[in-house]
Amino acid sequence: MNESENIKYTNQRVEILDFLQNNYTHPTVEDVYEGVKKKLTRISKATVYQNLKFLASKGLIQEVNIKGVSRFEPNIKPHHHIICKNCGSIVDFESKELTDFSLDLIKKMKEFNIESTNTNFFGICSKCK
Amino acid sequence: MNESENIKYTNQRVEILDFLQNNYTHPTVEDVYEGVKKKLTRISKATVYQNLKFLASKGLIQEVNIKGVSRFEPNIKPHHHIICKNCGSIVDFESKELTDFSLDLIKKMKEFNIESTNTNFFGICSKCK
DNA sequence: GTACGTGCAAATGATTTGCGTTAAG
DNA sequence: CTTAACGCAAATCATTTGCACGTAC
Repeated sequence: MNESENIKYTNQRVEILDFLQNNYTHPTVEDVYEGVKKKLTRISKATVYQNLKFLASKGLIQEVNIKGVSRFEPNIKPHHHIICKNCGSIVDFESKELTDFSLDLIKKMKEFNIESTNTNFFGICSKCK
Repeated sequence: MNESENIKYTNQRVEILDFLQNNYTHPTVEDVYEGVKKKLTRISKATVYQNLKFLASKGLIQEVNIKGVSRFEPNIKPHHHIICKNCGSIVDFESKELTDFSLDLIKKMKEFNIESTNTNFFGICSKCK
């Protein structure tokens, strides 16, 4: 039951995936568009939007929304984010320990069917301080 | 050193604060605008935007961004959110235990000066299931 | 060959800004 | 009084959509 079985791998999708898989800075749609345009000069921004959404829906990439702007990353494992309040940079923080602790805590809440959790840490990164 | 010492309490600000303090559903700017308009019929949406931002910057209310849209709440204590993936409703989840656990874990990350943390839980609420 | 994807331009929705007027302290 | 806040309309920014054309399978 592989969700990726029906994916049509167009040039645009391949390049978007390729760009993301070499980029762990959580780029915005605009960033991805600028990057992919170097190889596919005629690609439109709408295509980038559509495909980023599509690829995220297929679980090949992950979407994060930071302060109202969508960003994308190739890291599809459950993980957490450390976000610089000053420059907005994001660093992944993998901690199964934290994920498990959170999920255990929430089991008390019978009213919700919790499916996932993620923790955001806010602070100032080394560059900014 | 009270940050609220210089706040000019205009009618608009008083009504916005009053509306929020009686509303724990995490209303959007539009919601606040519609609510406050009942009392101050001539208030403009720009004023609501400006004041929600202003009040949040003064620490009197808190801003949460869910899927690209700003929402506001009177609960200014550190806390977590349970978010319904279906209808978007938000419920506060106060757990000093989780906050402390998260902050303890992150102390290893010397590169960042972490100031705060919050955890989002995603699932399906009782109404939606 | 056909359904799905693409590019372009126009539409939408959230938020911000410029500016002349108004009111809080 | 004086400065910050307001209301209004226009501007901006992120994102979505409609549609004619193109291409992966």
